[in-house]
Amino acid sequence: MDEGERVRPDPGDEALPAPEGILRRAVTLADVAREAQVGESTVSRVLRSHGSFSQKTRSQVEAAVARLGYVPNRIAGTLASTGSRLIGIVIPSLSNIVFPDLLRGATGVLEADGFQSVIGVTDYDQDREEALVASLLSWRPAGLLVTGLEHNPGTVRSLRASGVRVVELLDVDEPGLDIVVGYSNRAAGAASARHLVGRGYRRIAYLGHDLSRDRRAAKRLAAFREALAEAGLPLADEERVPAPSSVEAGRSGLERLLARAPDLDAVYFSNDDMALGGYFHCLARGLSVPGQLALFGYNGLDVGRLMPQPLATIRTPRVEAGATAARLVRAGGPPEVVDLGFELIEGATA
Amino acid sequence: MDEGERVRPDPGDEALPAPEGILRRAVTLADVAREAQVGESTVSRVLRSHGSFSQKTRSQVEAAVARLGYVPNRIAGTLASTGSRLIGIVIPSLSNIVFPDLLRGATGVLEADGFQSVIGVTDYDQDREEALVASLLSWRPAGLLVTGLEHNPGTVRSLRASGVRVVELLDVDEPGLDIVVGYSNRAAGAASARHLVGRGYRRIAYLGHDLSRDRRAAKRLAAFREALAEAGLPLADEERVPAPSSVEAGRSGLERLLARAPDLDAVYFSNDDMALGGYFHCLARGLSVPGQLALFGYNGLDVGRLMPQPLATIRTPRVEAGATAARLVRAGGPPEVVDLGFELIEGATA
DNA sequence: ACAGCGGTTGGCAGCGCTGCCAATCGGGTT
DNA sequence: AACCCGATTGGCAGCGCTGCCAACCGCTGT
Repeated sequence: MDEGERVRPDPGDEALPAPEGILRRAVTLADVAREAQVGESTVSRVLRSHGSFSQKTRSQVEAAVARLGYVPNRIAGTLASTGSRLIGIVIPSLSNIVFPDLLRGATGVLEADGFQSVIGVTDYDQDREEALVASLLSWRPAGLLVTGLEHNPGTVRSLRASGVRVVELLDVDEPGLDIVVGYSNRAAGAASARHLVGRGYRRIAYLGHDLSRDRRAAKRLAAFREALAEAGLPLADEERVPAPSSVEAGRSGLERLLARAPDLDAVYFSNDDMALGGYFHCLARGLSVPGQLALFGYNGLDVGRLMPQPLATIRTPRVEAGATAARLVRAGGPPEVVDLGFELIEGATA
Repeated sequence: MDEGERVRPDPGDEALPAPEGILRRAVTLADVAREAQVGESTVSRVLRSHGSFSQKTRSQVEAAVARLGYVPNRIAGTLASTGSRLIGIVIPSLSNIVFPDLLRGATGVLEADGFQSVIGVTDYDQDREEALVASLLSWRPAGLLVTGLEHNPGTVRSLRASGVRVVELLDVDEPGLDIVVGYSNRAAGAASARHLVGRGYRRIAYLGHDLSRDRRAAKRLAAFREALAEAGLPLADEERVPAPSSVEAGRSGLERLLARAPDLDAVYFSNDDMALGGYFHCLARGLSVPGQLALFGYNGLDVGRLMPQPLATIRTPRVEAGATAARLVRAGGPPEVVDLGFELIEGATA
């Protein structure tokens, strides 16, 4: 299919659509009404397929629209009506594939329903989040998707005061403001610990990234530690790379961790990116996995499934969470918590 | 205080911050003006720090804003003024980290300047792109960032007619509509071929994804093939996975390719994800890299740099491209082409 | 005392579209 | 023939904010 034809170098511009003056007034609904010989409200009704009008009117209007190249102005439409067909989405980062996945799930549903997504990236900074939320609210969105359950008091205040529907994502371990869609990070951390313990590992360490900003990772670790304690085990060691999670941090972090504690038998990583880095370190050093060292991640990224030995991890339904949130944010129901659960993938690294 | 004010279905609750009723009328600029005992235009001026006003007025207004919890309505503001502080961004996918990287570069710059990004995902479908562009234009954005140089005639028409600034991204191999920011995919493909040839590889195959949709990957391959031809070499073999690029496709694709042509000495992948999958296949099969098989990718993802043997690839400045585009889309200059170039990373797999 | 001035301020007409309401149209009824 | 009813249609008042312009204020200079 080579439909992808190019229509570029177009020196001779179109005949009808007015001389290329950037100053020319944009075509408005009134222009279309005049051209189609009908009233403005009729044009509006036809374009939105709302209310009643004859088939004849419809064609007149459509012809006029095509002739003038009319593009509705949703800014004006939104101001005049109520709902805005805009959904604000606030995520902490775009570097970790988890959030693009979330976006993917959400935009898929939203675009299908004629909604547009306005995004904001907080960089895991709650003050930035507060500013972004305020900024997004000024567009009077039909709803807002935000990541996590922890927010500044100011953020909560604006969210509450705005009256817009809010969906908080990827965590269900605390009470939410309105709708909550995600899975339990605490349960995931605990399940990971029990799995490792069940497999017989005893000297288990943690390798994570900057948890002061990533509260969900912090919850996983807390629950992981508690579950180990229940099994009578301590967390053998702990290494935190003071940076966002990355393959790099996982690789260099594991090197440091092992230099300090060579007798570990398993490492729990803050997520799959980190774990992949750790796996690469093992490969590079010739450490057998899981014989000499077992690895356990979090998120269930595709890449983990395809490593020579599939990564032991927990698959989180991120895309589904985005899609579910997109669906619920426009629903009229009462506040609710949707726990999508997660799946422990045994893999071959632990 | 009923000085001939607006008549609205306001159930008589004029208490200050109003009881948490979702139905209560939103606070408007007029409310702030009344509260601050000044005119509406004065409030507007203060809030935008535009025009002149006394320090005393400023504090009165700020106090009123805080007291009422006023959130400006940018929909109304945009309609009344001209520019919209919204930038539309159209990308083909969110599954390939390349596009989140692009978004990251763009949103970083835009948010710092008080702009908001509205995104659309085409899923590599030019009809969807056309619909998205039309939809985004209806928000009267201050500018549009789109990926690639190939568009439907209809897309080009709306873009032209809209008069908004457009930046086309990630490719500079064809003429653009307005501003173009990216790098030459053709040059990258050719450089990759010359590198492999220079290293002495002779039986070089290609392993790619669905090129009918990804025109940039198709250009790289075309140039790669031409460069091989210049060196008097044919493309030894070619495998196309009829799906989007992924680690999975790279791994399974390489398996098929090698089953068919076991005597290859190098494989050029459509990108790093594919190459990583290929690398995993080699590891799993115990094939020595690059001894038995050399691998070459495209994009220069972090993960490639951290593999036990760094991946030979081409690093593309994606984040910079997004940032540059975000900067230029609001500039008033003439159309231009910004070629950010790329960097060949020798790595250790080829 | 009066015109002149820069700094402030308020009034108000839109921006382009939608929602409401009244007017009109075309038959079908009695 | 008078009347009724649902389907269509147009007019127009806003939606909340900005831009323009006239008005005002307190001083200066003459």
